[in-house]
Amino acid sequence: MSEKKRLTKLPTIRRMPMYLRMLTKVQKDGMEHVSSNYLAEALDLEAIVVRKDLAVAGILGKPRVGFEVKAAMTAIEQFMNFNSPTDAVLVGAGHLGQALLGYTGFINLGLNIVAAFDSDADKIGTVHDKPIYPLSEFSDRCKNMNIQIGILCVPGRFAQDVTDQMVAAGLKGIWNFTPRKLNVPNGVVVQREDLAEGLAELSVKLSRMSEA
Amino acid sequence: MSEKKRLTKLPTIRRMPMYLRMLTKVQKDGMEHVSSNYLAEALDLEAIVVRKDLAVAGILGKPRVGFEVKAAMTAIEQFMNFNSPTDAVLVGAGHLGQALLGYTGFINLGLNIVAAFDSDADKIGTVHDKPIYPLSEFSDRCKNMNIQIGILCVPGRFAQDVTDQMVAAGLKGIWNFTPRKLNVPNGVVVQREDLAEGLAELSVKLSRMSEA
DNA sequence: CTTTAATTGATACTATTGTATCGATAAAAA
DNA sequence: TTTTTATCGATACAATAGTATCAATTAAAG
Repeated sequence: MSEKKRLTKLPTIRRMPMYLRMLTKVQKDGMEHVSSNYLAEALDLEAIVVRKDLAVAGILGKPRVGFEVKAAMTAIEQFMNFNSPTDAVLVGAGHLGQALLGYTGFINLGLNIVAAFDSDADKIGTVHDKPIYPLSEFSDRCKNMNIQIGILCVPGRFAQDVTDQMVAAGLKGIWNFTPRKLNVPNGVVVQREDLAEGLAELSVKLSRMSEA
Repeated sequence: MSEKKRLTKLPTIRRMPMYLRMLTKVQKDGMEHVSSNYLAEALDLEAIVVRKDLAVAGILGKPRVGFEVKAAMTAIEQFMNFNSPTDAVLVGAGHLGQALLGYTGFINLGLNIVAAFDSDADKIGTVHDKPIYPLSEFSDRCKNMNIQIGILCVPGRFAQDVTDQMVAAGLKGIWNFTPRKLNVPNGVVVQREDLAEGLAELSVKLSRMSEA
């Protein structure tokens, strides 16, 4: 409580993947420099937000030319630790789980899904080149591979049970796609992903639109 | 610009589905009243946040007993317009699309997915009791059914094209699961859903954890 | 070489969101 | 009936996030 660490604010953190994606695109298009204005336009943000966010990642622009694309990309990658991927496993190979297994973009964000687990014998095999193992092998395999992150895509009623297995297997972060609160000990981080939130937001935006 | 309408803040809106889910559970457990403290504990929030959010939805609690569960549920449903569902269609019946088609919870949040569309002939048929039509029939069917909301689950490179079709068919809201910015005319609302944001947040929380 | 225009980044400001405090209220206990 | 206690809700406060302004800088144009 004595000294307050100055942390980068969360919205900035959450925008970093956007910037990286757009910089990648811009680079593919052959641009070597890009202005905050251009990025803002392309990403539906304010230019000043872009400048401040890039400043946080340690990126300096040049007046009249903007930011060097390549330098900005590596700065973001270093700042966010996207370069040294963390190994992850996924539990629950239903449609959502398989969709996540199929995403190719995660590796660029430092996430390497090495395997999935499911309690349904029919699911055992391979999806998108990733092995799917029986859930019974979860603990042993995770410990062997020194997995850090677990992605939770099981039906809600199994959420806490699988969470407990993840904690027991030494995982430090859980990306939770179920609508349940997870009980975890100190030292384990949970990131909720609740689609209902976005839907609620869309609903009110729509009704506000028709009122106005 | 003359008078500023006082709008409910977005975080409150986004928490409403959580409350509704928890109230439903609590009701199923036979409780008739629930305190802000109980809800806060169960949802990992502060009690005062719960009280303020419920107050926004017009729910009054009683000292010493808390909030009436049934009344709170109907208040939220009315406030959020969850009672009169809006018809929606989904485009892109890949894994993610099928996962969304299978969610049973959306109807409680006022979203009724009536059909899906895909350009792949192999996908035509039925998934989770929902018909999947060829994309070529999109416009006609949407107009006939007076669809309001489109759920976009196609690969990024098709995002803008399908968006244009949605706009042309008169849809007013687009729930965008692609990582692309969509260009839409005034009067059409876009809600982005970018998993990378949550992943970025999880990453930094993890690294902060190991530093501390 | 001088002027112009585009763009950054520092500073200050505003708005939004969350938190703490505490008196008021109503149920339960004495 | 009176006292106690849990809980709400009003008010004030603090932290976070976003926005506006503008001098400083640098490339390009004149």
